[in-house]
Amino acid sequence: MRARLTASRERIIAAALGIMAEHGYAGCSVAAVAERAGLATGSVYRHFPTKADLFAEVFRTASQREVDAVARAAALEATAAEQMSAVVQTFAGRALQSPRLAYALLAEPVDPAVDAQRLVFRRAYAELIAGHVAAGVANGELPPQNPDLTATALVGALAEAMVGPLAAGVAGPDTIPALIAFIHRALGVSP
Amino acid sequence: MRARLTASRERIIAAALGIMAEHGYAGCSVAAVAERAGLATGSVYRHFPTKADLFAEVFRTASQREVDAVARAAALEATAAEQMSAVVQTFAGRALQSPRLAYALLAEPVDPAVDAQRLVFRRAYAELIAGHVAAGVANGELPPQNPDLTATALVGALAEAMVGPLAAGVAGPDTIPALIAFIHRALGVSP
DNA sequence: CCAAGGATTGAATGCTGGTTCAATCCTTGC
DNA sequence: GCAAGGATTGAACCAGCATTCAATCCTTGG
Repeated sequence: MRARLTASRERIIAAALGIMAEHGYAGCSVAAVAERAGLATGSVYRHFPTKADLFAEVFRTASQREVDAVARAAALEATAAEQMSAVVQTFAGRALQSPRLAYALLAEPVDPAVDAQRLVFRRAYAELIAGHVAAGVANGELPPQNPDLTATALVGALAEAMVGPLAAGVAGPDTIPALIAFIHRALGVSP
Repeated sequence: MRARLTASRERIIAAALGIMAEHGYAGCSVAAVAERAGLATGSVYRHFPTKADLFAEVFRTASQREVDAVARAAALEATAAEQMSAVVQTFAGRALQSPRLAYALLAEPVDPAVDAQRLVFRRAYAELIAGHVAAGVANGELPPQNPDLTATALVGALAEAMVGPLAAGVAGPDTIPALIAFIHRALGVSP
């Protein structure tokens, strides 16, 4: 029974994620999520007090997965320059793999309560990047700078640069290398 | 009569802008806009077919004003580095002057049809910046790069870096200089 | 096998806020 | 001064969708 409960909860989240990946947040009525999860509309409310709470958790889960993937990729590299290359490759590569989902997570209009979750998500990226930048500055690989501001600006640059390609569904083959070059310059990586 | 008509239209737009500057897009019900403009709710629909159309125009007007101000400031400068300093100073300065409005124009959740207008707005900034970057590359001040990608990424960086300060209502005194330094590095301005 | 307590159902409810429209009021050209 | 045509009004309407809840169905401990 306990197991069935948790399973339902998982199924709801998975269903919501699936619909987001196919039709965006716009397609995520509570009824649609319930149907895909295989239960009645009202049952969703046994697991989540409101729709916003449900999607806050959906965003949290999906975002954490992304941040983790990026963090893991960056951790394999030694220099700040390589770490940031890995961040861009992973972030952009995964986004282009599931463009609809990436758009929903990054930029699609959503309930303000869910939007707040998005700030947390971006903040997590910024902190991850800030850590690598701070280390690079500390060991002299990068010039002195405010790691937090640099990281915040880079997150914005990354997100903005992806919105066009995500809307179009594909990126030109040189988008990612060009973005890496931009970011290396912005960090002050010596050429 | 014709004059009265145009005047009403202007008053509606001004009222919408005023409410946005005070309470954000969230506070902009059609009824509230009509009341502040001094006419009945229904009369708004003599001037705009839908609320989304009204706000698309409001966004267009306000955004154009911002882009023009930035363009004017940049045009006074000679080098790409100085032009970009002027862009940041003007953009950030104006945003911090009317933080609520800036937040609404940049980031607040809005109707998708209005959101589309936002893309146009960001595109306008990107094109403005891309022009200066391309000129800088052409005359050797800046290293070779894709001016459009650089410009898009810079717009994202600028916007993201402003969201925190806008939410807080103020920016630390070194935010703008630090942002200028970041952007100079990103462009490859030689130190 | 049975009753109690909780889970599930899905149609009905309710709210919010954009949109409409019949009645009324002005303006204008004659 | 007056009729016609358009502007204005604002209360009523409506759609969409989150949320609720009384009825029903399972699970489970005895």
